[in-house]
Amino acid sequence: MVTALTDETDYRQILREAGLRVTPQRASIITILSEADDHPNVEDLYEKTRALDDTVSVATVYRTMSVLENAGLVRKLVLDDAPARYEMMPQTDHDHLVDLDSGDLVEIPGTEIAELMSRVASELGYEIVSHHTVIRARKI
Amino acid sequence: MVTALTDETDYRQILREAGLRVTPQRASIITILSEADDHPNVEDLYEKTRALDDTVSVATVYRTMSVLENAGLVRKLVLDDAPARYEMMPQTDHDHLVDLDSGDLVEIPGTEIAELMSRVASELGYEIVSHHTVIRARKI
DNA sequence: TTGACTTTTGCGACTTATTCGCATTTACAT
DNA sequence: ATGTAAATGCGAATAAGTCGCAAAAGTCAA
Repeated sequence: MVTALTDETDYRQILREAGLRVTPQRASIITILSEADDHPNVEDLYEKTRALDDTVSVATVYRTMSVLENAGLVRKLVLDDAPARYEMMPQTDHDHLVDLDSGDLVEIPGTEIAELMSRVASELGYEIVSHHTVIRARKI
Repeated sequence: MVTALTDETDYRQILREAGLRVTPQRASIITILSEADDHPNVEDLYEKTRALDDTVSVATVYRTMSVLENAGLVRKLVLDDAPARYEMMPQTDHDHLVDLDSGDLVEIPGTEIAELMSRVASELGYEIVSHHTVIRARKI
């Protein structure tokens, strides 16, 4: 992974700038989440991280997700009927679609949705903090 | 409420057509939800319905919401950090914005969002079952 | 380097929204 | 009227996520 070093430096700096500490647990969890190509939930993260670093506890995974979300490093996906799932904050913005038959979470590329949200919110006099879109759909 | 009778007939018919029974509990809960101008959660619904009909239990409110959601009569709004809230399926489609300062749930009028969702989903070969958009925002 | 200070951690207990099992009741088709 | 499957109330159970606390460990200044 060529970008690993850069990413790593990034998150370390971002944490420090936010007055947060860079702990081995946070490092391990971020490594695992960065390498994940699905959208793991806390249980997934906990198990995978454990294999790499058996000092992490579930509570820390929860706390870390919350910390990283506030720091803007991680995005939380709140589903209807399943535990929350997470992804590293994407460079290329996208939204999500749940395939109801397979349960897969499919990424919707493009910024159109986000742009529309911003426009619509500003028409109401609001400034978006985050927007959360989940489409539940079936293959045609 | 002039439309009450019509609405009432509607939901009775819809329930029956779906092979579901019209029970007094369901009737009471639907009445309360129809009259609500906010987006009540189960606890709200339970308390208000109780005042009208003390035979309903919390479990029934939960079950009724689920039944009505499946029947397409009710929409469930899944928030991040609070119990789910409900509204009668709106004629005029809209989405929702959470005012982070007041906690209010603001309706976003218009069908633009829904239309974009449909388009985007069909570009990926999907047909939307439901879409769920929540914008978290602050007043400018 | 060493402390001092404060954050973070693991652990297990706790909370809270929601679901479930079961015995009883009830809507509705016949 | 009656049979039958669906719905109900109740309380117990589940599951995701949070919290309190004492111990451990980053960070910063000297």
